[in-house]
Amino acid sequence: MDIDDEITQRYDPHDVEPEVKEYWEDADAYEAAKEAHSDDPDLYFLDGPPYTSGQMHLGTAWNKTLKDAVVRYLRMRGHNVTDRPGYDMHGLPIEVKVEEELGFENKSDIEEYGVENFIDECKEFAEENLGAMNDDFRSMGVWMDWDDPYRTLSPEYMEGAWWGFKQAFDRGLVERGKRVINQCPRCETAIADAEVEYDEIESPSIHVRFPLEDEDGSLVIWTTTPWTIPANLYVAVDGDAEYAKVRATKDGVDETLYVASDCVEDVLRAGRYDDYEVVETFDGDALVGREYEHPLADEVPRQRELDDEEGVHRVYSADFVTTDKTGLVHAAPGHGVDDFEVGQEHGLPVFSPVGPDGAYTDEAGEYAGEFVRDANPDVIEDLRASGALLAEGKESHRYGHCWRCDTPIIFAATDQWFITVTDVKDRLLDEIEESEWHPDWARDSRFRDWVENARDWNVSRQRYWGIPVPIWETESGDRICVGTREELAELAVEDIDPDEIDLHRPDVDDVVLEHPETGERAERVEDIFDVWLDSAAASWAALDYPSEDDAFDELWPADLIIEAHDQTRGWFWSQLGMGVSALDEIPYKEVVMHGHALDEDGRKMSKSVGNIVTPQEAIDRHGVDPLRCFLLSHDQQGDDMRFSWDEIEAKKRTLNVVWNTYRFPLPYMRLDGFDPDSTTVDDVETTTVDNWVLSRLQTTLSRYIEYMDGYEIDKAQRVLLDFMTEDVSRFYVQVVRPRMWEAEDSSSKNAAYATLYAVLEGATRMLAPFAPYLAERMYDNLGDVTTVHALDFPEPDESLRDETLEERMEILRDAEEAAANARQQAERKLRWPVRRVVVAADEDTRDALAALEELFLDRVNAKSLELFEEYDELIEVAEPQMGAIGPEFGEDAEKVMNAVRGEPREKVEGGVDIDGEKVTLGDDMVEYRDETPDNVEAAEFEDGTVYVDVSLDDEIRAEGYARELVRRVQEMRKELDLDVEERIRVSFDAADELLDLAMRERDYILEETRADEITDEIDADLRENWDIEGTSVTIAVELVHV
RNA sequence: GGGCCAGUAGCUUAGCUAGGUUGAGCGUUCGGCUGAUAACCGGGAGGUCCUCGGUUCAAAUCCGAGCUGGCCCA
Repeated sequence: MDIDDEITQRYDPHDVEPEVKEYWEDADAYEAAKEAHSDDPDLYFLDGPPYTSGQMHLGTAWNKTLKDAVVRYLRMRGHNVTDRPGYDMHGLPIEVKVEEELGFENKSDIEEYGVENFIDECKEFAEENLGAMNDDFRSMGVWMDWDDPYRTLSPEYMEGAWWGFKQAFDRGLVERGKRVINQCPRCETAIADAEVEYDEIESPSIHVRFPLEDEDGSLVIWTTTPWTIPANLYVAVDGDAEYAKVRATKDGVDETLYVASDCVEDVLRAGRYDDYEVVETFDGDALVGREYEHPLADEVPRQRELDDEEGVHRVYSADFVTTDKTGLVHAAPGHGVDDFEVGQEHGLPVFSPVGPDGAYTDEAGEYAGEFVRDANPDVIEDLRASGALLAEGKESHRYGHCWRCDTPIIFAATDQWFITVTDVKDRLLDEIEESEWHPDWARDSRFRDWVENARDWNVSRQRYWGIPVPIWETESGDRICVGTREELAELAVEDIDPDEIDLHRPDVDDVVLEHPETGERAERVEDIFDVWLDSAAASWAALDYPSEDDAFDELWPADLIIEAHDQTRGWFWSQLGMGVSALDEIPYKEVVMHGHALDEDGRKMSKSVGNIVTPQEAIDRHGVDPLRCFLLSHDQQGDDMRFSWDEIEAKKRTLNVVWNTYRFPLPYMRLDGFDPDSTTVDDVETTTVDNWVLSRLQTTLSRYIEYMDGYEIDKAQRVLLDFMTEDVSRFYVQVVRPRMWEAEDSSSKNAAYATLYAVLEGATRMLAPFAPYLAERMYDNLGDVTTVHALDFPEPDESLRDETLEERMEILRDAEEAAANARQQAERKLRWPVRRVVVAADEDTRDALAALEELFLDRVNAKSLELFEEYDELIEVAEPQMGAIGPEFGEDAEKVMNAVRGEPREKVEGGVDIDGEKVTLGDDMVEYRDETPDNVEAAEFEDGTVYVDVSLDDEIRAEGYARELVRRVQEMRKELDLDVEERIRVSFDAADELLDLAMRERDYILEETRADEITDEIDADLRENWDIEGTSVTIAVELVHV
């Protein structure tokens, strides 16, 4: 290798990063890194596909950065890591964007425009976004296989989804049936639970009387969705709660009402009754089985027919009932999930007189054709007219909206395709045990909770842009599920080229199959898949299975996935559901779950709040590596991250320290032609401090690996950066600096070179996963492999570790800090030597300092070190206690005080002299405290106390003045812009003894300033006046031309 | 309404699993160094460890209740 690069003054990511980027491209560095580990054991990392409807935001930037850091690390630890990125490219959100662009309002606009054209637009939109997102991720320095991402719209991928679905179908887990689903009336399709967003809205809030059949009185129900009353089929109560029969009076008229006991007062107040009386109370179970008359039977004739059916318009007990409004819940199995399930238990029909567009059907009688939410006032009016309305108001509450078009959703029972994951719930719960999660509570508390409550998965959508449901039905109701393109071609009536056919609508809609057994013609069902099913198949579809099977056979299931905590309901779940349904196995082994990026106030970033920070802004201001390191500096396991400009800035500063540490020795190494290959730490005589920093390097590496292996990226980063700043920059480099300008053949200098080289090389590897650009730039000057990312992490070298030395150095640094503190109190700067430093401490501490005495003296600039258990030169000084002295001495008290204050103990105890009289003081009149002698200052550290004796003598003055002069000459050299090598002559002129003393150190001055002589005969290139400790000194410097 | 996670200095956070004087970085202020110098280093000030209650000789840490924020669900 050559250390020959010019290093810019400061660390500027905007210089480093483009340069490295270009180098990576020229040198095919990414390919080289992969190649270097291609023979290592396989590790299947699976990238969760981001959705191609927008651009990279801070959350996805964090996600990809974390993945990248982990992948780079795993490679360097010896794994052949799969890194194919993915994109989720189908689905309603893209349809909605395209509809917006084209100015469409509903599905008929699409049909008019032509499904094929619409699909083309969607495809183009998705492709465009993919390109932009690819660029975004690249710009974050993420190394994945950007040239060949898996795309959910590719034929291979779509086939993978079909194949998975067919496995589930063959295992009897696919069902068509009525279920209550979230329906977006604008998009006219079912939407997933995951696609419902909850916002606050205001709805009517009504109390309604449901008159009992064959007896006096009414059940009182409460609802915020009056439009569901036309579909009401039963009323639910809490069987265990207490209910009351109430006689209520209003305007002189009595009536009987049934409500939960907890609710009596509220309900009666809402109904503005004048008076009431609780006639009797009973368990909810006592109400079960009572029948009532539907209050809108006149408006909805169908309700009369339904009334004849067994069990309809009756009271049931259900555990979803709470007693906070009336304790009686109006239930419409066609419009509520709970209502549906309890209805099914009791064999009730499903009545859902609402179309996909949210308009009532003919079955809704008088309401037919009206949009349900618009019908609310009519329903209320009709209830009022018939006397059923007991109270009316408004209520603000959270209500589900379509996540893309923001329309309030409705619940409706429609025919859908389901994967009946509830049939395999035990397997799902067993299989999650087979996966390891970081943090572990993500699995055991959060994910398990979700899986336990999971319902059958509605996978069908009544839309266009998606993977078509691969089911064909014959007229007699037989179903064919197609798993591959090959199979499709075999079963198709017409000739189809399996390599050519586009599996999207509308092409596939036209394919007619022939039933292999009956020979009957079969037509495809119109639905497409829920987009969550697409990504659910990723673990095999990203390997192009089933069209290719080598990779699948070797790699499946995925070893590792890394996503944010919102994926509990998303990809973590959908993959599990699909994997178990299709292959009876969880498709991933290890999960890292990270958090969300919040704004500086800890709120979520959103367009409407306007608090979004884009990764690009951050990169523009501070560079990629500082942003990456910032993103990776928070807890990566489950915790959210608050964005902070200051922190990125701080991170850049820390990286700058690393940069300076790296660039500091380079000019010297270059000058001396240092060759790290021939001069390693094994070839040189290392000193104690060299051994120490090499030991620290190994300790750091070992802790780094431990943290990285547990995906505690933040802690690994901290260990590394602490080492680089605290140990290397703040200590080792400071200690080792003088060795850099020793004579050319100095073995101590070579040892420092070899040591620093080893430290920098090791640290650069550790830095590579976090700050890939900076690490590459540094490595460029340190090593000769194409890229630092192709290297390995060696196991820590235990033979280089010396724990005792590390502990002792820790003590030395503490003591040094205390000494600096004491100096500061004594106002004696470090440039001036001190005669003596005394440390009082326990034996271990003394041993440590004794072992490192030379280094310690050098660090604190002291002539000698003395070590004691206790420092016996402290003086006990008297403090008069006026509370006792005052009463005793009266008007002489002040004299006594002055005579005592600040005197040493033995003098006071011998009696003090007051106006020529010897006075003895009682014990209560004086207290003593320890004080250091003159010229000694003390400072404590964790293991003891440091005493610094700053007494001056001529020798110390001579050295101090000499160093003061040297420093000024250095400053002048710099002003003259002299090279380190250039020789000078120098003259000093001062009135005082200063020069006489300083000249005792003449040789030192000559050496340090690179001066040939000190002389008065000088042709000065620069002459300046200085003030040194109050003395005026004139210094002149002349450059010696060779 | 339920589940999970978080709340420590002005800001970002460590410590919490295994209870024993809250530790750092940024900012601020005072100082040092001056051959890494538009760099670097040290000292000081700054904390009701979200609140209340409990367990304990002892609680930031364990337990309970509540408040605030985030995610997930109803």
